[in-house]
Amino acid sequence: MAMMPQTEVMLLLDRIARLHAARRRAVTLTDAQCATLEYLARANRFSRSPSVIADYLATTRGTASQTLKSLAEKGLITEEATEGDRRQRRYALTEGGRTLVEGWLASTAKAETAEAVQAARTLLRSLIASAGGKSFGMCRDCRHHSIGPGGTRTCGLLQITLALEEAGQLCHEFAEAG
Amino acid sequence: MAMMPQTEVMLLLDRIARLHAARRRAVTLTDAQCATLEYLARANRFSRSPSVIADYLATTRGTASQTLKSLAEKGLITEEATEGDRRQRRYALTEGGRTLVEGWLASTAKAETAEAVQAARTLLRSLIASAGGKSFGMCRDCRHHSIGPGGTRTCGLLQITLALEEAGQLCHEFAEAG
DNA sequence: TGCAATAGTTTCGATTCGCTATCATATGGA
DNA sequence: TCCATATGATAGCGAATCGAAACTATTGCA
Repeated sequence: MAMMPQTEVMLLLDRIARLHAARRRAVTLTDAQCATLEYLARANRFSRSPSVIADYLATTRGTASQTLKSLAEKGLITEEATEGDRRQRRYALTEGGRTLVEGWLASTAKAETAEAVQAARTLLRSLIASAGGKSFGMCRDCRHHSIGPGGTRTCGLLQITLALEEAGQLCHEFAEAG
Repeated sequence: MAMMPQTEVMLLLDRIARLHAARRRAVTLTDAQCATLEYLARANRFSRSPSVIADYLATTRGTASQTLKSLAEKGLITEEATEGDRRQRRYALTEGGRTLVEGWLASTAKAETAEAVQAARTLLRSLIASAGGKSFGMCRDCRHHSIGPGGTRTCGLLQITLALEEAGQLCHEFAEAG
């Protein structure tokens, strides 16, 4: 009757997530809205569209669209101008939105250790592998990221030059480095 | 503009929780119902009442009550006979409920490492500390747990003898060992 | 005995959420 | 050019949740 050791982490994480959601509820925003804002604060310019957000949040495009709409009505995000594919829309935090997210994140858990980050990444990877999700890693850890002469960062997949700050942002196209 | 390192784990966990919830949604049960079943599978006999469950799930008694009601209607849990305080009600998994949970847990993440467990516990502890939740540790790790002559396990707080299997169950009264 | 406090349930209205389907627009290949 | 496909937006449905309140039963204290 002893608990199977394989289940411990998921049970702990479940509780963590619920406490986290309860904390968020104390703010004016819902859990999905908070998660969306936090994602937008970290994602690069190629990964801030409704479809990608839906992937990240493990929901549908319809729901993601609604969440974005509500955030836009609150003045926390805006639609950015985009080049290229004119079907796509890209959202970004407004000044107010960014201030809110930064303040919010600053007040969350402080128990950040290298081991904790590593453990969380490992878990996420295994869950993604069995659930078929996308990994959303950072450019600097991606297979397609390379640093040329003069320190120029480029994405080999999209064939573009990356700004320095973009190297630490999340990307929809992330691929594990070989 | 670089992300503050303190936030990495919470963001990872947020995504893990969402993927987890999406997986659960694929089953007939809701996220809250799954979490309740999993909790009941691990909690000791003093910790399976609506109020305690509400604490664990970071929700209200009303919602917990509804969740339990729906699970009972599905035949997955039943109300146990209790001694002592007659206001309290205690629930337990039925055979079908236990089978379901065991099967479910067996199919969840396998990436269970000692570091991951430790990291999750650390995180949970810090979140609880700042959110005012309860820790729900296992009897064997509790301040009130002691092993007497002959290997008899006792809870010093409730003044009772514990069955061997109870030492690994979650308790509402858990207190960090000094 | 009387009364405040607690455990649990139930109800209500409001909100959120997820899913599905439908529509408009835009893309890209045949 | 024609058509399948993809991105988004939107509406409708059902379910779940929350918060608050009202209510019952029980406990425990004065």
